[in-house]
Amino acid sequence: MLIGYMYHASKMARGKEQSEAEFLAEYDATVFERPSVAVDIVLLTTHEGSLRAPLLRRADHPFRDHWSLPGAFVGIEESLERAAARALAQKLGLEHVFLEQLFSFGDPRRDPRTRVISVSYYALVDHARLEPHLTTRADLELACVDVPWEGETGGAVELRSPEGGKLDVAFDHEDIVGMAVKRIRGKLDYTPIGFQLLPDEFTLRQLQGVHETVLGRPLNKDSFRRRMLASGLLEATGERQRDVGHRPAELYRFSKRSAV
Amino acid sequence: MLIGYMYHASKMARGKEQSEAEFLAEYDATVFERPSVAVDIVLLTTHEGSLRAPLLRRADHPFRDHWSLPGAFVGIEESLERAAARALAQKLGLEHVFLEQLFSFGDPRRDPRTRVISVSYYALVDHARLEPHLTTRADLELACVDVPWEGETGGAVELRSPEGGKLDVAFDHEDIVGMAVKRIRGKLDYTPIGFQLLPDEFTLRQLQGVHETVLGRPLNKDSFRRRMLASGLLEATGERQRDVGHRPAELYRFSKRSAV
DNA sequence: TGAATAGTGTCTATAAGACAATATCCC
DNA sequence: GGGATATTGTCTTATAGACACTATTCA
Repeated sequence: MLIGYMYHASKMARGKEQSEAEFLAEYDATVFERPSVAVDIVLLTTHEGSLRAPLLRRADHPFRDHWSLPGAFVGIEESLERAAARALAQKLGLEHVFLEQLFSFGDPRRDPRTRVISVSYYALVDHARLEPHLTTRADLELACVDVPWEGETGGAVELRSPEGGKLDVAFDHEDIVGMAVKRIRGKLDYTPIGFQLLPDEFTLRQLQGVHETVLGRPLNKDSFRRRMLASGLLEATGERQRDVGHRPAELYRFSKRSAV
Repeated sequence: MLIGYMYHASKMARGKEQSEAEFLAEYDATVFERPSVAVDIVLLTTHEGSLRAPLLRRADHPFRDHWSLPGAFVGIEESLERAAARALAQKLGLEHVFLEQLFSFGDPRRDPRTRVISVSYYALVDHARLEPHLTTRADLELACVDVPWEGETGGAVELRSPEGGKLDVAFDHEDIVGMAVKRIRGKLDYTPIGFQLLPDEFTLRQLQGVHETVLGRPLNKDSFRRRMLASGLLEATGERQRDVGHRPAELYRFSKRSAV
């Protein structure tokens, strides 16, 4: 059914002189057909030189046995951000990770069941924090993100199992992951999000590796170093690496003072 | 009513062996309470050195006589982008303007009537195209955007009538406009959106003026010139200004070829 | 001719890329 | 000592800001 150029119920009160309180008491919110609203989360991490994101195997129709992003329907009294955090906690057991809204996908046919608008989020986490939650679950795969474009061109990406096989992905979730990659590539240079993909203490080389993995291209070591140290976002811990088979690098941490 | 950690209806089919077609035929989309979804549009333009956005005076509760962004509820068979374009056409009479999704605002209490999630868009248009639609409407005001922060810090802005008085703004629409300003400030330098705020043919000085208005700070003439000409996005028309009381500047147009 | 802004040329400061030299750890 | 990577220093090149100068129109 197409409800094309509809007017909202509030128009019905026109003419009558009501107070706002009276208006709200009489307001009937059920007049128009409403879409469902869900959140879907692209949880990105880096591992062995590639970007990864956990996907869940769908047990039910539609897209049964296809892989989908962790998500949840938004509760009627729940904020979007809370719904996203809840989905991460329920589906992956993760809390307190960097989480930011990405884009809302609203094509009327994107879900064959009914109209579902997906407010997508992206999250960033150090692989070491994610790993304990990945074991012993056949319905969870840490997919490798295969980006077929350069820079911030954008578009859908391919998702592969760590063994290399292409995964069948449900809904428009390949577009959503593509949008997430495009977004963090754009933000990497001028916001401190690279740190979110590393443990609290890290070396400059590790940070460069993360940037290279996200951007999908090698970076110049010298200028990366200079830029990072000049940014004022890094704080030397005074510690160094141990047992590394070569000269140990200094450890840094993200200086939150500078984020103010 | 709080439907907290709900599960979606698809779970109910678990166990039974159905085909996807059977599943969809039986699917009941009305089980859970759903939010309303609306679009709100920040239509930005520049005029006399300030950023402006049209606001409509609300005739009905809630927020009667407050000023709000043009918007519409999303039809059940209508894409988000189409709903946004429709709102622009219906409320302001404008078609074929640059339009891009901004952010989704979903605080459960942002609308006192019922749960309304707003998928916001920003649009850009040359003031000359907007002006004909502004006349003879007391319920429409081209508000001046007063940005109390620098760069891309972000946050709510103040909206003033062209005469300078602060406007009472409905809902969270000051946050939405603030987000729009933050977004275009960020995109101005590396995407060709400045052109959207000018007529088809314009001088470099006019383009610089637009950039200065958007960014809220003066720019260096020489390097702005160099950057723009080096970007390859501009195409000289061969024409020049007329009747300007000083040396007429060359007219340029946005070269769409380079956008490929 | 003068006012006003357009457009050009040059110098300097800053940041990025390239490359070389030295430092420090483990084996 | 040898292997490996970290760290520092220097040179070159590209870009942005500053400033001076010339050009072109209308009044």
